[in-house]
Amino acid sequence: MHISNKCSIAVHCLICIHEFGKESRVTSEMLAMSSGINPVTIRGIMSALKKDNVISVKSGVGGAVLCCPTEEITLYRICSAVEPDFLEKLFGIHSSPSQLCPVGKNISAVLKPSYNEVAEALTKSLKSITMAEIIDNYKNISNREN
Amino acid sequence: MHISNKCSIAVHCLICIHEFGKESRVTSEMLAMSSGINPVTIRGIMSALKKDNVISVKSGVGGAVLCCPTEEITLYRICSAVEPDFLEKLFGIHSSPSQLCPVGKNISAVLKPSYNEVAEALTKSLKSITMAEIIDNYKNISNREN
DNA sequence: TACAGATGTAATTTTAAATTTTACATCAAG
DNA sequence: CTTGATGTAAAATTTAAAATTACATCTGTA
Repeated sequence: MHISNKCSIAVHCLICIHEFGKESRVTSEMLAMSSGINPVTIRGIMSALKKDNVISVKSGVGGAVLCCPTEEITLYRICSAVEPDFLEKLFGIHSSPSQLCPVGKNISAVLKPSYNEVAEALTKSLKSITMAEIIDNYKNISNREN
Repeated sequence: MHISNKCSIAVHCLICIHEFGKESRVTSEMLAMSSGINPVTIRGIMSALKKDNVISVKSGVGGAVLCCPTEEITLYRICSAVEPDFLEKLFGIHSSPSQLCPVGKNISAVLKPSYNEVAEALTKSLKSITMAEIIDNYKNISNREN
């Protein structure tokens, strides 16, 4: 089980936008440099965050800014935006069990309620962590270097 | 993010072993038929469960039996057995951020504490679900058909 | 108004990870 | 000592994620 890089990349972008967005225009090209991810993937992620009203991007001239308070941007919101079905994909289920075996026939139905319980716990935890905390964390860590 | 099929396959095998293990010898060949997964993968999973003392397998003649109470077999234990580093892999982090950018340089350290919090919540939830419940669930669902 | 630098997105190619397949050594009951 | 099983390594295949390529569109400015 693993959540794709997209969530981490999105957080990376949001920190950059928060930290550098006031002085300079934060473009997908710049975010690509900073993250080591190609600009098209960055734009896909930005596009998803835009649809969820987390950021807004000036079309034409470019540059992204946050459009809601960092306290309201949870990890859950970010994951949902960039990978809408991440909870369904959390646990893989083998796709072709034997329909002749009573276990094979029912395995998916048997697993789902338990997996849903876990998904709910995960959701709750992801909702409890906000960009406000993460940015605080970033500031502490990066200040320590000076 | 997603947990690989292995956990689901392991649960499938454990249900079969619990339900059919007393009357017949549950072999990897039979589990492969029931799950639709090839016998080598099954044997790999069985091997992992054996190392964790969840099951024991008669070598030579074959056949697996549970060797601990179903209440003590949690989803956490199963996941850890079949995929020891599943918690570290839960969230992917992009691997080559720019070391020249203050965000890039620190992103991994910034993300880790938050991701660990989530991993702990997940762990707790996975520990709360046991094979005893899942087998109950299986019995309810499969009886409904008759 | 045309250009320059940017976003938005589709389609294809590449890469990386997970599974399957193949192969073979080993074990134990009959 | 043969048969049916496990245990495991190595190679091949499949699948999913990311990168690349390509191009339409937008907007401030020369």
